[in-house]
Amino acid sequence: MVTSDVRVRYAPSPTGTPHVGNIRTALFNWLFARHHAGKFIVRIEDTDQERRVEGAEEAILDSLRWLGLDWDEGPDTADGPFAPYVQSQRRQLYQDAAERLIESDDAYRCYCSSARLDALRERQTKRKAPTGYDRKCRNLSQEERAEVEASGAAPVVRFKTPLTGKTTFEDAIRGLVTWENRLIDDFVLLKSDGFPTYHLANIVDDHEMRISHVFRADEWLASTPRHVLLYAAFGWDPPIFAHMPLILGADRSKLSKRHGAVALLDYSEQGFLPDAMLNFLALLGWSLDDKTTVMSREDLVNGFTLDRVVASPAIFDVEKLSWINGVYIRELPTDQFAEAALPFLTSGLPGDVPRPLDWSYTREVCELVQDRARTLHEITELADFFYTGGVEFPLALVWVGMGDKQLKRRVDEGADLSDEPVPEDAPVVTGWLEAAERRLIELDREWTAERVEEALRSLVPEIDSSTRKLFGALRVALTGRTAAPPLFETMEVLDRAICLERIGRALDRLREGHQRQRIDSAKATPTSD
RNA sequence: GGCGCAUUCGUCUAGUGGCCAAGGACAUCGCCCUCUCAAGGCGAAGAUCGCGGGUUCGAAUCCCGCAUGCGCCGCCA
Repeated sequence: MVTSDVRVRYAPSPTGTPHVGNIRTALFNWLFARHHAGKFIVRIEDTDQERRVEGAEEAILDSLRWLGLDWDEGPDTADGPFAPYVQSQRRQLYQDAAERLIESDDAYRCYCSSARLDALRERQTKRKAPTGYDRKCRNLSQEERAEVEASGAAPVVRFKTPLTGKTTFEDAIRGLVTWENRLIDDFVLLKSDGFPTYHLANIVDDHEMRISHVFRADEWLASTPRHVLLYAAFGWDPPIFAHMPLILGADRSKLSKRHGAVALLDYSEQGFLPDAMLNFLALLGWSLDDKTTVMSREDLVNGFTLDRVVASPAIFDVEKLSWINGVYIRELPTDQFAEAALPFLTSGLPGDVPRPLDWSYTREVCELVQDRARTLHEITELADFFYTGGVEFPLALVWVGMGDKQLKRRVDEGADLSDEPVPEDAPVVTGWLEAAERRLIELDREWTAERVEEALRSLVPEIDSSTRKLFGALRVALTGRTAAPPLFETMEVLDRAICLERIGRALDRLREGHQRQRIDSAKATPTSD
């Protein structure tokens, strides 16, 4: 691959932990850079001292690292060609730039108080007039200027936006976008605390850092004309702009905290795989062709082109993410899957399960649940019965396991079966399980799935049961649930002693339950009246 | 209120004037496989391409208007 002049950047503000929309923008930048063998730069835009959040910068970098988006220059590359990559450390640059603009008469100092500005905005809103600065300080005379300066008010620097004409630029995704200059007010470049606003710092840095393409979220489209005007005032060539469609919540509004998990790292905690997330995020606003969904990192890099990025916003669909995640989970080599699962099991299993978890046992368990998990987080509930001392279940669940339609429907409807009377045919079922127990006791060496299956299968015709019923009953007795990994593999992993113990326990409860019912019905039988 | 951007199955999307009475994927439903659940296979249902005008022999695709949604209009980014 040849290196190109492509230099793109991800420029977040450290105001919190980045959400998926934000990271999707980073991803498209990264994909573009890698596709063109260019550079991907991370620049921290911390010019707002008040919104600064402790630890946010690390959260940003961690998010990028989790997804595997590596950067060529960034806050941690002190020796980068354009270091530092943190705006608060580059203040002089912006101040000099602002000064230049004042000298060339493209900017001016404004002494208006926030109170005045607030009142102004309020009046404009009330009149339903467009809001914006009224340019009071734009043409101050020498005397007026001297007067306000003497009062000690700390000024801001504002851009002297052209009063007439139009600003046009080509957005790589949306085409030609035109703005009337008279609609753009004299925006602030340098705040009274000496820090630059986004508009100034962004332009200065993008120019200084030789950024070739600016890919950012759609919400920036409306301020791009200002940026174009600034480039012109400085006499610089603007980069190519491309505004990415927004990512929306299920209710079509901009993704925010009330939509639940929105931070990228929340998904890491929920057991989503970085590669799956990468794949999914890439498909939000971009497509390779008319049919490809699952793509490797390499496919993504090779196939990513700007002309296939759409302009309309997309809803974040966790269902599809989960599906893709399942695909990636299934593709993992078992060892890798087990390794990924281990921390989730360790933290998710009940406290009385001894830690650390046995590795080789966990690996066997993971082999059985791998195909069934859509997230790593789910593994705990899929596999807990492999670890807990015993299993608990309402006795009637055995019948659900055997395929009792009525009971099954009630369970599906959320019914609690704990007080459900034991069905009439309990003695028959008890007999089956007793036969199974005897058969398994005879199987005193070589406890493998094959041998267990052979033993149990041959039993079925002998006791006049069916595979569905016998195996279903055993499944509930052994796992406490009606849906679980294949029975015989499960039994092999669980091992003989545990299986026998659980079957024995189920049998005890079955006899006891049936017994009690007979007593109850005897009691209930009216002897008089 | 002004300005801007967007508008194809529930969702993500394909589509750049005829190959589209619109293709794929997720979700949904059905069947097969089967010891259950998954996975897998097969199939169904689901979009008068926001609406209305135009241009054209022909429009989801081009133009205009409207509607709706979203974004911006801060000494926030």
